[in-house]
Amino acid sequence: MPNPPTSRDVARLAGVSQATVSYALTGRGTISATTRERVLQVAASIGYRPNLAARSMRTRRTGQLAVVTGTVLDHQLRVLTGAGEVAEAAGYAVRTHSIDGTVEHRTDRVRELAASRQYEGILTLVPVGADALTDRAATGERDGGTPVVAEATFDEQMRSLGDLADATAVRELVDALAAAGFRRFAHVAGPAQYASARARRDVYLASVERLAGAGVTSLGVLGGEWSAESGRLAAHALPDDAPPVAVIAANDTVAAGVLRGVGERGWTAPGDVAVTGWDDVEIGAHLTPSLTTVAVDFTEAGRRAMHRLLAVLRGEPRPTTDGPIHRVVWRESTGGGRDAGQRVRSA
Amino acid sequence: MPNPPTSRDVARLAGVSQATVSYALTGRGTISATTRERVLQVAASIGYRPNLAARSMRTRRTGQLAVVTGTVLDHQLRVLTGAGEVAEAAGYAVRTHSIDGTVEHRTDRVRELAASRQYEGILTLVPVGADALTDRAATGERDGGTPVVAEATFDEQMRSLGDLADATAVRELVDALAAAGFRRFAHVAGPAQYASARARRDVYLASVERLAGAGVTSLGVLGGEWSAESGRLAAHALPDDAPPVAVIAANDTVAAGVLRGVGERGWTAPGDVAVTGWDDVEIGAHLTPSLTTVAVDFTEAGRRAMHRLLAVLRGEPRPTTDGPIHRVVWRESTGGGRDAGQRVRSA
DNA sequence: CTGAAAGCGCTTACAG
DNA sequence: CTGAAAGCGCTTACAG
Repeated sequence: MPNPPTSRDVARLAGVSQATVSYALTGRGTISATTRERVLQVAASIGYRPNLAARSMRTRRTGQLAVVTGTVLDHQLRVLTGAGEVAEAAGYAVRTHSIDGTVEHRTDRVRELAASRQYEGILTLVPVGADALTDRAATGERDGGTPVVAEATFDEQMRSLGDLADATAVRELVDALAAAGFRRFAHVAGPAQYASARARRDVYLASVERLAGAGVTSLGVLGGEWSAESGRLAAHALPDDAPPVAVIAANDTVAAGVLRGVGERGWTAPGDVAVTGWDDVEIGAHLTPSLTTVAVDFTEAGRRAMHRLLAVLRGEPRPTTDGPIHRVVWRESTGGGRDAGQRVRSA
Repeated sequence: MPNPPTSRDVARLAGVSQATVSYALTGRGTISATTRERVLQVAASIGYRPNLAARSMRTRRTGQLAVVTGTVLDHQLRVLTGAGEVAEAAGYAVRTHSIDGTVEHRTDRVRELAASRQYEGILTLVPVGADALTDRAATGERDGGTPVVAEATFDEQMRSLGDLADATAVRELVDALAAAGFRRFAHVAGPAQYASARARRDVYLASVERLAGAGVTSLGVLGGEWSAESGRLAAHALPDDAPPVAVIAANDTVAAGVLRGVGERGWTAPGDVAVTGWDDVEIGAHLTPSLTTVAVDFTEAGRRAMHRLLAVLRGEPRPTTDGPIHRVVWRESTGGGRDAGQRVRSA
């Protein structure tokens, strides 16, 4: 098998210099349209593909970005897809690194990746220590190192940042259920190291607090894991006289556990306990009762997160956000439609 | 910021030539232990990292592998993790490409990736046309192109290949349910383009056929998608006099839909309809009834698939398989334990 | 056991 | 608008 064609081969065949070939391909330099046309045609005809390693060495750019995932949350595959799509469109190659373990371990590993000089930027979908991030300055300013941006995190004012940490839908859930007659609420939270989990808890607490005047109270924040078992145990931890109560679960898996626990206690859902989830996993729509949840456009979240990393790389300010990627989906576990609780309570 | 140190800097500081530095780092060449020690120490002290692009250009190897994923099956994130782990240990960098759409489109895209000369090998987790694969020769022989290996596929004798296409657990499900008294079975299949779906269907049909003498019959193969709705519709498509019937669903999501449909028809599970899933998604254990399923070690499947690709790259024969990565988990949807159906039928 | 030298395939000032 | 030439940072025969 002969060696793959090089730009030198293209140059020879097109009767031009290697520099001209480079100009034709990269769009840099000044070159006549006819010459470019000819070069491109010759390149295509012999199946020329630029050697990326050679280009990288010369330009002193790796053209590589890293995305850090874990194995805990399956939806990260879709976030990764969105991020990869945007990176590719911007001319970057994306490598994935799966990192699990403690926050400390993850933080160390991300630091190593940043120190490897192998990447021009790093996007992490798993929580790491804030000091490993370079995304904190909203201005997009950079020190010398490899920029590290987290999909979900908090800024200096402790406002949640990143679309997956947008928990405003929790307020919509609480408000609607309160309007439907619920006065007692509980929250089954996710792990506090996740910005998204903290944001949902914070918005839950704020929403309930805001309705205190209307007689709304919280039975507390339970759970602390992304697991169904955590939800089941939370249901068992509710006081006997809790019903009627509305339980806001951190995600669908937790909510499924709550539903199971509710059944085990001899309660009915949504009659005694209304339950909401988050993520809109497909099975949720086919549970009995079907699960009210918050649908999330994970792919779009990945796209936006990558746009934020690219903005840092270019020294541009953080892109303005494009509207919510969340949508509340009302189903049977809260009594059906948006006016759900109403029907439930009067039943 | 000064430029990152090069092997030339290391050489100068260690008082040796650049060649010696290279020998010390790569382990190639002949070099005294003391010299190697000194070079390594100097390299570490100044934080030297070899420029991978330069190395790649010189060795004419990209050191890159591609893994092709889709967005349809979330568990691919774990397969990807296992594959990446093994690739990294073998000194390769892994890039992920997410490809959805029709089989034809996916096949074309994989062909493009193979033609890009950017990768030394490609592992696809999504189904592509068999003619895009180079894995068909069990001998590991190669033509000149970039090897493309599929996680799940069929060999020349149409035997399923790849651990996720191992459907032998279906026979265990059918046998146990038959032993427990079930005589009527149905299968809700996944998309036929997936080797795993075809394998489960084939083993289902063979298992039922094998028990025909014992009066076991199949009410047919329904469905054809990895969706809960497909399962729900399949439940509705069963004849009114189907119960008692055991339904083998292609995966847990489909099974959840079957359970929902069974409820909608006024049947009970497992009393009227026993249901099994596949994948052991976390929610399954918390459904009511909790779902009997097949637990799959997806990360291990990824490791093994990557080992197969590496074997092709090295011209070695396909690695011998290391035992099953599947395990049947009996739960309430079949009546509980392995003797489940028995208790169900006598109830 | 070690060093001097060539060259992988690009891009980019620079000169014309 | 185009070409000749240098050089990015490695590895690898080859010579000693």
